[in-house]
Amino acid sequence: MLNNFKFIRPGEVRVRIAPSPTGFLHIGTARTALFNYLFAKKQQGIFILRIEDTDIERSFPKFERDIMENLKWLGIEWDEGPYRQSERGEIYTKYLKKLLSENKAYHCFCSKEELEAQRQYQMSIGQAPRYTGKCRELSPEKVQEYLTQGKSSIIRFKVPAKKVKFNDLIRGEVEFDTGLIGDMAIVKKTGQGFSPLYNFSVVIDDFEMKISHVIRGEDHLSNTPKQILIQEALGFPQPKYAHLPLILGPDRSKLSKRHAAVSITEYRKAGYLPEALNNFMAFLGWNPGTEREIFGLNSLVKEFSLKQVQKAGAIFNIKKLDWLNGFYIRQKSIEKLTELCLPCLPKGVDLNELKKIVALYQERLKKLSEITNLTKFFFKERLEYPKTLLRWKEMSDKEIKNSLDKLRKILSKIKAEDFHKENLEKILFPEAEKFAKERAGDRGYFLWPLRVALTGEKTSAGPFEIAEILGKERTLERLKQAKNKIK
RNA sequence: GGCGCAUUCGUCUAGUGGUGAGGACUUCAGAUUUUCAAUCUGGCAAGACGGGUUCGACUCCCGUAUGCGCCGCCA
Repeated sequence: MLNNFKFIRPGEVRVRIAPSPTGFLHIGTARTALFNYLFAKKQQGIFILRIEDTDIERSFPKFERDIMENLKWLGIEWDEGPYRQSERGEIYTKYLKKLLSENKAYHCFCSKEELEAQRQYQMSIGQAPRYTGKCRELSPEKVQEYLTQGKSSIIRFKVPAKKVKFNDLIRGEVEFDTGLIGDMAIVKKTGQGFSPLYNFSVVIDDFEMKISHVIRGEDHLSNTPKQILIQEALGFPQPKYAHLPLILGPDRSKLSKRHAAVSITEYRKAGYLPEALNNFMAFLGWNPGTEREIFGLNSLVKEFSLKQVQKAGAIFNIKKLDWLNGFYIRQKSIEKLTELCLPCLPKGVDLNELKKIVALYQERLKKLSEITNLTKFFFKERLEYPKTLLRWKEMSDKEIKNSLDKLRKILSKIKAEDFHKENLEKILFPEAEKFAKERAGDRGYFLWPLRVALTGEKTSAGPFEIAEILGKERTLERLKQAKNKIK
């Protein structure tokens, strides 16, 4: 384990993100990580990464890798860990023995089928489905007998019936009646031996890691009383709790794959920037209380407060993410942006040319991946487009040809080294004005065919910049190809 | 079904016992422009419902509704 367990100051803020590696880093997990990170950094605290991989069936190293890679990519770096629950078996065993010896937990020999039938029945008569406590009063002899027989069992925690109250930093006082909760399973048997279950391992790890604040999704709110009960049974202090509102899909249910992409990897691949994602995630359920909307990680740290966290769930609005992403793309230097776009651009093209191309499309990009389609015409020998695309408004073929001829005539006179935007504009605009004069000032009769001839696209950047990048030779070639379409 | 949590423009949200209920995204219109984008200007758009308390409630209280979450040998 690459632990760097540091000296812990009294009253030190210590928080954690505890993902289970059963899938790629989820946007919800990432946001929870972000909030924990911001909270920790704001108070010079420690942010811990703990991998909750007790469910060996569903946990995979590739997911663990993905989670760590993408947290780093987002810049949400942890100070301690990763701890892995799968490597902490003895610790759980120690506390399990304690619970067992103090008669606060017991072996349960009920079969899954039996339990399921019970649950169904309870539901059908309108009761809360919960364990009846059947094995709770089994005599020690009977337990021993079953155990030696090798009868399959799990361990349940004796849930005391009481009112559990706690103060949630976001929601205020929350109260649960644990009489409504059945004795919960805390350890199950696997092929290899015992395996701790979530509510049990969380409590122990949070204690062992001296977690001061548990900041997690609202979906854990009803797990909290269970965990508090185990804490009390073990004599642990209670951390402070803060339950974050959920990220919702457009139908207001918890965001899931059926709504949108949910893994950070997917957003990364699509060309979203970490800055945009962080800024966006932070504003899902939080705001600075001012009208400022643009925040980098550092300024988020400065402004962050749990007091400004919303109570209600927030719908994931990808339009706003896109807008933010476009904003951050526009903030990039050309060098940086070109570098970022490189995977989406053809190989073997001169870097300076690529920079010019990227610069042309910087303000049109919402996602990096869009650069591919937007600029593919630059790299083609021959453009495929219908000849009708060359037509501006009601132009006849003859008029189109006329414009194209004029263009070729003028451009072929310009020296290759003078083939740059300013010069082209200077020379071509007066001509465009001539065309415009008879047509209500519309320069499109001259410039539209030019642009289409060069790009083959209905929309694009301006023709002068494009011509500059293409150079004289390719520009004239494209004009020729366009003209050939007409006849 | 039980328990819990929530409810301001379509969306993210601000704010206050007396406001023209503010901002951002989206959208619409205009400016700019050969197209698209960007940019600028302007517009549309909101306190679930019902009761109270109060001179006055979006704001405080109660109830209802609706939504969501959780009730697992998943986390």
